[in-house]
Amino acid sequence: MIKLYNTKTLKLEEFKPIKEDKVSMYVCGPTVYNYAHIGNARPMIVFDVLKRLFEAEGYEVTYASNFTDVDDKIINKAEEENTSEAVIAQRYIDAYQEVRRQLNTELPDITPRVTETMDEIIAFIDDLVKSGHAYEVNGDVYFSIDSVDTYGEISHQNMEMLEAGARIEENSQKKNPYDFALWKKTDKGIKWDSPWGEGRPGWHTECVVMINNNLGEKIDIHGGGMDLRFPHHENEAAQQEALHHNSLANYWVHNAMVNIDGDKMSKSLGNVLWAKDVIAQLGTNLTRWLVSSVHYRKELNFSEETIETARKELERVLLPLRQADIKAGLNGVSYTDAYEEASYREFLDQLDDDMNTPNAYAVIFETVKKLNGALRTKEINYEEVGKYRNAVEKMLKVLGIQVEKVEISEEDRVLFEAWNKAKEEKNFDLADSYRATLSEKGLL
RNA sequence: GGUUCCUUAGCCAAGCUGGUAAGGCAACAGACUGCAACUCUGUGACCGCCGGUUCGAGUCCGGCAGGAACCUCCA
Repeated sequence: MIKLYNTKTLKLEEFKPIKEDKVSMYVCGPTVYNYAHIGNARPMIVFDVLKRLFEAEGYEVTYASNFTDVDDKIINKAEEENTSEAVIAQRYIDAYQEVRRQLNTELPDITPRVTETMDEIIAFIDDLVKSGHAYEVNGDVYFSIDSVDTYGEISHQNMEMLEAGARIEENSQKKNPYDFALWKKTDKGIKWDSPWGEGRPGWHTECVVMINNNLGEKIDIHGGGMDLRFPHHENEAAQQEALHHNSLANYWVHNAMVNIDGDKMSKSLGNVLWAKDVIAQLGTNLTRWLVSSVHYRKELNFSEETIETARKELERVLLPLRQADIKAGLNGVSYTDAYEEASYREFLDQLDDDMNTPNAYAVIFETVKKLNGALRTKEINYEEVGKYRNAVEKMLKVLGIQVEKVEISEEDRVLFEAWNKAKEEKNFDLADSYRATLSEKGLL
């Protein structure tokens, strides 16, 4: 039984799929006007682990994540570079997908784009207008939040309170200052024809339409960063309530933000960490280990210290796996696919509990300890070693961390023998030189 | 000002429906080792502060302090 914290109800809930054994999941993707930073990488990893967990538990997951390829920022950038919006968008879409691959995440099954969904978006807005949930003013179309009585249920915002403390500028065009734009009249940059004249769609409609188009009227899980709860997700839900009388998703799952050295990551602080740079520096495995070392609903701090701690932890986990392979290789043993089931089950149980990765890590460390014990006995029981080794590898696989199988070459075998011989002969200078070579090759 | 969520050992970090605090890093001691590394064993918490409920609270309630995200098109 998988439990997830639902932002909508503010409670831990048992996951019940709409269709048996199937999961539909939509995670809000980026507006592609720049490269992915480490804050974007977190949801990539979090929802990849969630997907892998569902699959490990026997579910079939359909995962969709959009690309917002129409936006003022993209239009501005295209103008700056004297090129088209499509060129800008494609550049960053490619870069984004590359980061996904580098992070060893399974690419979304569906990656819809706004520009490819325009007819449906316009039709959807039109339906909202015709059903009285939206209104047009001078070529702009706004959604009337007062037309749905559920407004506020996702983000738990109280509209009256919001207005009381409002720092909002009155927009005389809007009926309610919190009404949001579905369609914006524009004469600059890329634009489309519509019943309300030329313009481009607002941000909040696209996700709803893409979900309806690709996954159906109601999905199991809608994910994204905490910052998207309001207004974005609230507004998505409101539109779906208006037209389809449901709140779009059963479970709203939000990951917390990433900090850099304890500070919020922002352009003005100049501390933005680009995902590709982090991956280049730390590698895929370490990046993922670090990100998953903190519960997804808690802030994650990137600092020299947290990185070093993660590095040592990961090494502690991976080293005995290598040693298990090396010892088996030297002794001509090969492992079967058998794995220690109880430990693996315990690991999944921890993840089933709202993706409690820290507790899952504890299970990994326990299993590693058992593996180390099995490796250090005088008469090594390779069946036992293999089971622990494979259990840890399976756990890491759910976390998207790759384990390389170490193969022992004839040359390596000779080296080991020479090292042992030198030690027996108490020729320690020679022994140490062999040891250094073995160490360099990562065989110790 | 409002909404929601945080505050646990030097550091990172779990703790669902209350019963006397997982795990990791660092540190120290010991075992193993030719020496070392790796590994194993052992050592550490008045759970932000103040009240309340309870036989019993990190865990529920109230207050205070500190912090975070969001509060219209910026994701």
